[in-house]
Amino acid sequence: MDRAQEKCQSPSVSEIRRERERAEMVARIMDVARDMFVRDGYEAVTLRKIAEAIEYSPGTIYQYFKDKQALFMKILATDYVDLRKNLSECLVLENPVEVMVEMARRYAMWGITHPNHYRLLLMPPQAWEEETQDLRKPASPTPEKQLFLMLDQAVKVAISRGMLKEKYTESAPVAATLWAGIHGVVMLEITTSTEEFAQLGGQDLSLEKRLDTLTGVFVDGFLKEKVKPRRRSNA
Amino acid sequence: MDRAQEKCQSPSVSEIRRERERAEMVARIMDVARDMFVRDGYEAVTLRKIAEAIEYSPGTIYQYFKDKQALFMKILATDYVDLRKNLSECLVLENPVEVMVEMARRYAMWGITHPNHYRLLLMPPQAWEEETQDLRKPASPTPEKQLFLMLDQAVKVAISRGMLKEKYTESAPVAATLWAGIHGVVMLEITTSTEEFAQLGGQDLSLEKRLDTLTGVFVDGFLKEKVKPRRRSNA
DNA sequence: ACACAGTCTGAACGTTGTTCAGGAGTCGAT
DNA sequence: ATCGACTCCTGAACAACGTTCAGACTGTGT
Repeated sequence: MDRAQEKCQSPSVSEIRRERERAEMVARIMDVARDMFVRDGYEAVTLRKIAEAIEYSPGTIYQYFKDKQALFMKILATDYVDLRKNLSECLVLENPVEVMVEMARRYAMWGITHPNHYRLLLMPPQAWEEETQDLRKPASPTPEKQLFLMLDQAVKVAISRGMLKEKYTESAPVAATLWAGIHGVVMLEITTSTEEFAQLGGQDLSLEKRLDTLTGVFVDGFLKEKVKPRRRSNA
Repeated sequence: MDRAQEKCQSPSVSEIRRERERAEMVARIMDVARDMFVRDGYEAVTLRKIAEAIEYSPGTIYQYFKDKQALFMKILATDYVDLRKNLSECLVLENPVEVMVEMARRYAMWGITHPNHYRLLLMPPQAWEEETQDLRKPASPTPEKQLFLMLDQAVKVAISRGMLKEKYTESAPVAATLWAGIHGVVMLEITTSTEEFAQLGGQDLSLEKRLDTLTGVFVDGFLKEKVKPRRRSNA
């Protein structure tokens, strides 16, 4: 259903203009909708409200997106590219431990600044299972899995350098545990009103503290004693 | 709005019968609805379907529950009592480490066998925030927080016995980290189709493996070296 | 000038949660 | 036995949702 080269001819002047206007319209809808989704969450955002915000009739949106879910998934996919790029920058660090710590920090920050995106990326309403896969499969594995594979890669490096305790010979369980830990911290930060825990008798339960504790215990738990103090270039 | 002692008289025979029938009706609705919620999830369950299942008209349900959300929260609260009781049994164990490990195991099992309950208990649609609190506040802290306090209690015991590394002087961050880790494992098990990870080159990524890895790294990371091997009665 | 393709509208459909006037039955008192 | 009061239940209705579609409108290419 490509709009461009449907009839095997070079596009005329006005054709490329329409194409551009179409892209602008798509961008406009996505921008407006993104703000609403991030602020109010998926269910609270109405197609009629979006239509009102862009000053068009509800039906118009369906000319640019299959349905509400497709619109949201498109926004999700776009923003997810940022996260992936953001995280992949960590891979240049020499020390795989630093890679993991920095990735955890960035991942957590992204999740907390995009709570509704995070929510729906990692916790889609279970009715979506099939359709989200349609949207995910083509773009290689799966968003979550890509993150997992990044972590897995760092863990593999750490194993090959003999930094992990001997009992950890497989990378996948270690990576899965790291991911679950970060995921749990982010989820709890997003879902539970944090001030609930503040009244724990003056103990520090800030997000930073919890992330530090998590990464600390992972470092202590997975790494050999000797490599625990931070070292720069290890190659 | 209590039905019973509204008029300050001793209830007559037929009044207590109606009271009982009312309770039976409530139980019947909850039983039917619970099955549907557990199987299909919150959004997929329709009040009209529930009404059809109990062979009444949709409006009838509103005589027993304020609305759909109240019905679900009531079911949630009921089932949550089971979890709490289940977990509190762990507190009788002598060794606080065993307490934490066993609690983690039971918690994870409950979450995985009640995925939709778990989902909505710890990840309510954000529009609920206010109303869920209305339903939670009266029953002392909060469901999640109660679990957290159980963990915190075990951690406090461990600290007082000098089992944790010296740097962990506060119980709350440790308990929060433990909880986040378990929560993450459960979440990922519930939300991501597990078989996605199975193709990791024959590595074991079963739920048991991930739970073992998690508890293992927590034991290694939080505990002093000397107390790591399992000991029975430590008192 | 004409036909055609793309764009937008506004009404409509089917579902959803929820409300409400009213019918039907039951209980206690007269 | 009869009457009022009370509770229960129904079925239609309402508003709002996502979604569809026939048709008006606009501009382009011939």
